[in-house]
Amino acid sequence: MVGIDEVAKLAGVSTATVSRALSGRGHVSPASKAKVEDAAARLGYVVSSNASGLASGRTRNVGVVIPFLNRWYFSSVLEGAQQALLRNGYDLTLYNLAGDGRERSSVFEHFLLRQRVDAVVAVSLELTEHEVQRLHDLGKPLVGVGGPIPGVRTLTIDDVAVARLATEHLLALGHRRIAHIGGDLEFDLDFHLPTNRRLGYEAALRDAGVDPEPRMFAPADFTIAGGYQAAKQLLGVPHARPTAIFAASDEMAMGSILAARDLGMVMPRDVSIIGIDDHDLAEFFGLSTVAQFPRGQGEHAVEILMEQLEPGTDAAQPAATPLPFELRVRSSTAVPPA
Amino acid sequence: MVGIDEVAKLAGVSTATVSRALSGRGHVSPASKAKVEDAAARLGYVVSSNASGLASGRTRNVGVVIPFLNRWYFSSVLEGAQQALLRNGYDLTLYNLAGDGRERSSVFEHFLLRQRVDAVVAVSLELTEHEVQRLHDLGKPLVGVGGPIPGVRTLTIDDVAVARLATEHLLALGHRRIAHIGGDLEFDLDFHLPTNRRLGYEAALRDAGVDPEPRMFAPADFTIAGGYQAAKQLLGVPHARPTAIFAASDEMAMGSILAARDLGMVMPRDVSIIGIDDHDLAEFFGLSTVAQFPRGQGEHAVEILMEQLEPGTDAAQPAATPLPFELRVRSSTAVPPA
DNA sequence: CTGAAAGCGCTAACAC
DNA sequence: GTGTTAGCGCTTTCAG
Repeated sequence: MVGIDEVAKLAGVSTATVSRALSGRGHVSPASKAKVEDAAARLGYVVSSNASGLASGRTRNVGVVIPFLNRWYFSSVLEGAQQALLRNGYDLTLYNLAGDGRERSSVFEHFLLRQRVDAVVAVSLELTEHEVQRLHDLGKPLVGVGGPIPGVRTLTIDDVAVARLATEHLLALGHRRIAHIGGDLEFDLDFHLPTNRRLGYEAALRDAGVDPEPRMFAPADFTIAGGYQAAKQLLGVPHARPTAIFAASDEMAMGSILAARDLGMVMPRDVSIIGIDDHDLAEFFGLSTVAQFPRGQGEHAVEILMEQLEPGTDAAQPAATPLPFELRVRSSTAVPPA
Repeated sequence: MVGIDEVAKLAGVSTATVSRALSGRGHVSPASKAKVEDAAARLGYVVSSNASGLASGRTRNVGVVIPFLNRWYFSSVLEGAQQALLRNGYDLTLYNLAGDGRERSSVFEHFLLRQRVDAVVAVSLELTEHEVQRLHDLGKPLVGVGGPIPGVRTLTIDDVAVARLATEHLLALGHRRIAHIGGDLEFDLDFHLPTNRRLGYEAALRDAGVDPEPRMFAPADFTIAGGYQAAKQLLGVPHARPTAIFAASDEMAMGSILAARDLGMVMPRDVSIIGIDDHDLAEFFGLSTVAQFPRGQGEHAVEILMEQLEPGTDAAQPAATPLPFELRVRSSTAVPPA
């Protein structure tokens, strides 16, 4: 392994200058900088992140803690974060807190705290105050995406507003019997999004003079299969069945589309369906939806971190920006049947 | 940040003993070991990975290089690897080589080689000999999953055999006009799987005395939408249309199911469809498939690495094990229409 | 089985 | 703008 002193020797400067030239901290004359870069390239030199990290206290690495890898929303956030990190010269170490609490606390105690990361992005995870405190004590910036973390900068779309928008779209088309497929309780634990979306839905109904009915609600697990089951329940009732379904995620909405089809219903003639996300497949299914932009959320989270880790960089000032969302009308929603 | 010397003081031993007790290397009396562990726990001590890595040359971290995050196969492999790594006390740093070659070489030159990882798992990636050599020179073990890397231990199912199995299932049911949806050329670049699957398909046909016809083949991009398009092509022809479709992935098979439905065909009465993967949604779609076990592949890759990184551990001896696959017959395949 | 001490490779004051 | 040098916090010979 070629070290910094070999580069220094070849470039004819001191190791300190090599370090400065390569890291960009401190001033170096353009001439030496060029010599150093040339020497480094020639020798195939790369800094040892351990040595550098030990000496400087920075690792150029951030931890991303995420509960799922195989769901569109989560992998999109991850992708966005990874890309933004790469762009900034950072590595990303991944902590997939799939399982139980044991695995989870082990991650916190032994992994994140090993000084391996400079900062952490927590996706849809409700950290305890103790966990937040611990990171804070270590001086590690923390930003949340999509989950409510008390006392921490968190990026979330306004779930109430999003749900309201979707519901109002249906209302505006003339629907009155609008069902909702939301999350089950289990999902509400870590991110209250199911509850918020339901609140937005109910608020929109009430504002339109419609009373939310319990039998117009069905819980599911945010998967296509779950949405399919739920929609069958909802659409299977003989009388007064809903003319529209608002699902709290596109995957559940797609399940609903398949369910409607299997029940012999034609969409949007017999039933309108709308979701939330703008999933990759939404276009394919002709699904109307309220788009959120998870890749962008991931990138955004990283930018906030960068601002704290490397002040003075030209990072955008993301403080005020509310997260965008946008109604996308496709062919799954229309006026209700006469 | 509490350091090793504080632990040593509290435990009444030297730092050397603390290090040995906590890392498990070298002998320590049970008594001191207990004292050390107790002291460490009391103080909330966690080793600094940088210092430890610098001194020892090991980082307890492995890099995973992967081209997609949002595809079932890939996220499953990643999940398996992550879990196995966590179990072994390792971190996983993620390199998502989504883009072009530039991004890719930058990853290799600057990230992987920063001594940040002890080993790397390359998923469906064809590394150049130079890249392999470079890792080899650094003494970093490398194992591939699902991609052909010359001179490197690689885990792949036998794609030819898998495709043959799927095709033979259709043949055994009595089908003769069996179409195939495979990968397009772009996909063949990094992992020759599309070609291999096509070869297995054609071989099975020939063995059954059926001549593979070019118009019974349609390329796609491994997505549901792509499979949908391809199936429409295949099933749309007026005469002599296929009675069965073998898609090279479950996602494309699901697209085919939807296409058949939209063409007014009933499955499996009018057309049989089979895929490869055993995707999470296969059950939901009633899709017959040849299961592969990507999570297991990810775990397996890690085990191989562990064996090299920590010889003497009780890791399984995975040398000979061929990767398993398994026909799963559901409701999407049946005898052809009379 | 345990302790003392010499680094691991780099960065950051501090001088010049 | 650049060099000198003292650590960063741990692991690991080498003695004992």
